[in-house]
Amino acid sequence: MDKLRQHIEDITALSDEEYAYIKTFFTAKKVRKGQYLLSEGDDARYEYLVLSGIYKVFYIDEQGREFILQFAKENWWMSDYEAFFREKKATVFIECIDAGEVLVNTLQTREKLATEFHKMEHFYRAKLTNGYIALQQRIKLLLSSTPQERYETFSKMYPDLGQRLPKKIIAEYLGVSRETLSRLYSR
Amino acid sequence: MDKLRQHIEDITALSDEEYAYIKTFFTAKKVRKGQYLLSEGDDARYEYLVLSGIYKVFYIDEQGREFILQFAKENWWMSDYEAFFREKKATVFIECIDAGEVLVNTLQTREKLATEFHKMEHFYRAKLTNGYIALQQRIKLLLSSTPQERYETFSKMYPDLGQRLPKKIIAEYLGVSRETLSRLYSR
DNA sequence: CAACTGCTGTGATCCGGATCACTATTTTTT
DNA sequence: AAAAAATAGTGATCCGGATCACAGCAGTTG
Repeated sequence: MDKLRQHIEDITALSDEEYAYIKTFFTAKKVRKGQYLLSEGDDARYEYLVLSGIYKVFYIDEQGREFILQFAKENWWMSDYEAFFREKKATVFIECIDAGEVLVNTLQTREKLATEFHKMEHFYRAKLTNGYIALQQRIKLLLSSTPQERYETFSKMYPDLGQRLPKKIIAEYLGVSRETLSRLYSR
Repeated sequence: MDKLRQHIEDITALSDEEYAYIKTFFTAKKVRKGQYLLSEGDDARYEYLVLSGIYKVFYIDEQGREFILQFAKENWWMSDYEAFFREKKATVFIECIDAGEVLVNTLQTREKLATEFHKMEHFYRAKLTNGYIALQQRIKLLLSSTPQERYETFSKMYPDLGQRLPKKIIAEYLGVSRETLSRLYSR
């Protein structure tokens, strides 16, 4: 069973020929724990589909504080999408938290696939729709909720990540200090 | 000159026949100041393309505080996209701040257009891409910046809205109290 | 034009969470 | 197995911004 095919067919059916062709544009890459797939200042030439492992997409502000934009696990896409689509330099880092494997694609082949196959255009639109909704929900959470509520929502959305990730890292995702998060547990 | 056509053709060219057909799915609607296009609890059956006027998309939390998710002016789309795409009840309000006109569309015809025309699928994907990037930027701003920086970024991004909107409303967008924003001006 | 309603500025107080500092524990490295 | 590094808990302090309260000013609206 092929994860990429399964992933695309969750949205739209493919013939064997179509899939065989599409597949040629993706290359697999093994990633070690601690490895960076992207660093600030790089050209964001690639986007990644996670096959296994855990990754974080984060940035560092002027004061050196770290903020996590996104976690990624199996079947999630990741890149610095602003830089990727607009062909600018990356402003974020992508680091592997837990070793695994990813599929790599470029903007050129992404657009080529979308142009050649209405199906793939549709697939990418569906993925973007989900992403858009997820970001909107996160904005709501950041605007109006307490650290408590943020943590609860996070735990509900990603029960597995809540277990597997150090709390320090969860705090960076929630936009809360490590200490505050720790005190949330004790209470 | 037709605004809808211009708006779509910014992304992808259309023949006269194509446009004539597409056009039939949109209906124009005049909106008065203070009028609501959507309220919490409604079915989010429509999405709107703004032809003129200014609108705000906002929600109200349990404590009755108001938070603005999005402003919209000419050529911007708006809806409760989570509810619209997933066919759930709306959790947000859309209110007209400055009278104008909008084009109305439904999920069914949106999907119909995307299915019938690869071009339109592409158009919607392009719009979602922009939207995704904008939301990502906003998340960064909410995670790591001070009220000061938020205000400056907002003013740079929407110099016109900064002028036309009451400061109270800008504060609700920035996630900052009215008083804090006011003090930012005096300093 | 008088009365009401919404907007803005400014002071005073309060509080949640950041920051700092240190210790204990676990994990990784060598 | 020892040393080093990352992680986690917890207390003490501090501070930015929220909240509360009020006053001056448009700007509608009857």
